[in-house]
Amino acid sequence: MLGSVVEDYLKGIYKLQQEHGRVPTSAVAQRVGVTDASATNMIKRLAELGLARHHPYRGVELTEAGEKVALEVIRHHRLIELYLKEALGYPWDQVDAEAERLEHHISEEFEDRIDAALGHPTVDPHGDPIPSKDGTVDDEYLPRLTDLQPGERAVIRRVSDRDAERLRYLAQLGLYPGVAVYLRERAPFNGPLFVRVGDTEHVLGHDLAATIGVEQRRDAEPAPAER
Amino acid sequence: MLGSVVEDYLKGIYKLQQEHGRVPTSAVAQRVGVTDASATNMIKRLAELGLARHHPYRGVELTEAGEKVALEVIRHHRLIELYLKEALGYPWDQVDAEAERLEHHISEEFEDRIDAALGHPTVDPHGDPIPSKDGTVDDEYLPRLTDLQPGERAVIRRVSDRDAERLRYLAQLGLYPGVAVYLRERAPFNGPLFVRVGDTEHVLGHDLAATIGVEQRRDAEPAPAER
DNA sequence: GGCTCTCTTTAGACGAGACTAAAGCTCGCC
DNA sequence: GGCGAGCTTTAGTCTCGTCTAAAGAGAGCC
Ligand SMILES: [Mn+2]
Ligand SMILES: [Mn+2]
Ligand SMILES: [Mn+2]
Ligand SMILES: [Mn+2]
Repeated sequence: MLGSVVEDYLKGIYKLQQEHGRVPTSAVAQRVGVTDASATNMIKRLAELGLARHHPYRGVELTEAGEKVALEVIRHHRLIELYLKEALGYPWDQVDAEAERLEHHISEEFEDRIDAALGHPTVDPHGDPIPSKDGTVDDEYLPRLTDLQPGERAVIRRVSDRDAERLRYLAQLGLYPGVAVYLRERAPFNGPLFVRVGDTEHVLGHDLAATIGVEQRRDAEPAPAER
Repeated sequence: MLGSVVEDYLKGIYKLQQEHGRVPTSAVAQRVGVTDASATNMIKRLAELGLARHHPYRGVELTEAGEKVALEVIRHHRLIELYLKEALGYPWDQVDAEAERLEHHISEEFEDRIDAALGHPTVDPHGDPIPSKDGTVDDEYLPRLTDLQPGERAVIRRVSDRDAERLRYLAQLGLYPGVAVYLRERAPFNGPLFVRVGDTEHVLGHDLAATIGVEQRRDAEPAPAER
């Protein structure tokens, strides 16, 4: 068994390298919430364990083995998040903190049972894909709300779960995965977006809108809300 | 926050002192699964934290503060055990191992939600009482199956959860809390007991029967006359 | 080609917990 | 009342993961 600290490093490195390939030490440190020296230290340990390759002075990348562990942890995390919401009624801005700890301490048995209880789900409450048990994820890039043109319709597919405050705000506005939206207008120079949800219109700042992944709806009639 | 190791020591000491008052170092060590030296070490640390009183060469006892923590952990443990069984369908011989880890990593929020989902239960799957949130337990001594006389009836109230193997055996025999039993006969000199459950009769070794807590039923129909 | 700023790594230390080996108490037994 | 057996405690190490301070690499700029 690998210790929850190691698991969190692997998860952090995995997510960072999804976006930018090889990951600088300082990025790992920042992600995990630790000094650069501590990150260097752990990176060397991961390399010794065969979980990462360390390229001194130019970052880390996970090995196959490291990625596999990272995906297992992410699977745990997202299954737990969904379970907390669906089975225990957690609000979606609280599931991440709880899952962050539990992900390291559940058994395969527990994983399998909540997976079954949820009907073998494929996405978590924020729309993040749940890796399969054999370690594959379908994590393709989604267009953002900011990629839409005025007059276009879309369905929200994914929101960032990095900030509970923001999740609470989005929930208040009714902006969850599965919800159909219509972009009425957008101000120029990365200004705010005017977005309709049902029959109310919200004004969203550009940065916030850029964190919302959507699936475009080209058909004219209003897309049926999926939830 | 106290670290799961400290919590397990406190829980262990609490259970030992329930039975025998002040607890010898070696008993703590054995319970926690650690050498005597390690136990001494931790006991001193607990004393410094104000959680225990160390009487060198003559054992430990918990302070009020230590007992409070122990009871919180035990509450977590037993709620989790029951939740695993009731909500996720775990067999009762597997709940202890899972709860042993999770008990240290759930939030108060989680505790409250599973408590509510279970309808504020008072006993766990093995019949052990669940401490209340304010730190009180109703843990009175129950007579054992071995305290019954031939011809007496009783209801099983509690079994020991220390051994998964034994739990599996008891489950196979249908001997759970809540089940009514009838002691037909017992062999002398701590010999086996002949116990009826429903309309089948089982032969139980004395040691096994001594781990089963029962509530006597005096109101039942008079024992078959034996003259 | 060299300087300098920034990022990264090394060095040294610390706390939590564990272990082994050795020394120190207790207590029962003679 | 003294001895030895068996607990218990001390002493010294180890691993994991963290930190601060100092030293080392790299890359852009002159
Ligand atoms: Mn985590
Ligand atoms: Mn998520
Ligand atoms: Mn435990
Ligand atoms: Mn139990």
